[in-house]
Amino acid sequence: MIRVTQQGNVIRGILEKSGRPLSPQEIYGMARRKISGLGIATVYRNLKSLQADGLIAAVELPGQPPRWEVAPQNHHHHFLCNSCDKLYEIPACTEDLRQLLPEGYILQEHDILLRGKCAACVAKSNS
Amino acid sequence: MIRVTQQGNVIRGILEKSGRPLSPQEIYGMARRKISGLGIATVYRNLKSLQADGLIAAVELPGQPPRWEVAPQNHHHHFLCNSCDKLYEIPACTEDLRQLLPEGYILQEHDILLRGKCAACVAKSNS
DNA sequence: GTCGTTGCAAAGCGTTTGCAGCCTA
DNA sequence: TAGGCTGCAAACGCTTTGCAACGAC
Repeated sequence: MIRVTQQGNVIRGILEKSGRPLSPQEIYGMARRKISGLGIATVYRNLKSLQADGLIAAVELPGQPPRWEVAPQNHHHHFLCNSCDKLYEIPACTEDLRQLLPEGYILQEHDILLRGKCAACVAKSNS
Repeated sequence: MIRVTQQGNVIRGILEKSGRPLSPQEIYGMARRKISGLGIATVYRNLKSLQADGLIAAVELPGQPPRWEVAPQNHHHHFLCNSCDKLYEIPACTEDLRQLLPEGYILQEHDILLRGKCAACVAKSNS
């Protein structure tokens, strides 16, 4: 039987309120403000069990620890800002990936990560 | 001054002869057959210095340690086989990524990773 | 002989696990 | 009260670093 705990509620709440995927460290920092004695292991354990329940999903990034988002409704990709290192959701996808494949290969999934400067950082550097 | 060593030559040779990006462990295993006392730290150090010289490049994969390939001539992407876990080069790219961006965002780079079954594994499962 | 490179072992870093105590149901 | 959950500390896997010995020049 799964129990409702303060720690679990806070961690889930942080992910639901954040509009973008968060790293375990970001979540840990935010959750610590509400539960002072919180351990990092509890964050990881809660993330794993929320994932097992299908409530959240890991966003794996090349060369970085994964970030976590509430379970997505639609197929989408992500944009990583080179300036502020924040990750944003891109609710669109491109169609013509299958034509890139060599003969005989079967395409099952694909990851797309766009990188650049987010609107907030563009605005900052123009000011 | 950079010195020519047996270890460096073997590691570079392995990457040049392999037609696909290799993980440090794969490289270590192959190199150990030629230099029995080789240490894993030497593999990492050589990969880093070959990268600094621009001779090889790291291929960062989501949720996995990076693999290494000889420095690419052209922009390209990769295909990861879900069956044999080998990574292949895809010498093509799709054009219409910029249109996926929200307003105000600037696109600088992009990563695309295709996943599925490579031709060799498709052939194997049909036999 | 100099000093860049090596192998080993120890240290890092992010993540996971063992365990006794806590707290939800 | 039972047993899932927590915090702590130790363990983990991959990678990096310190250091004395080695070997290319």
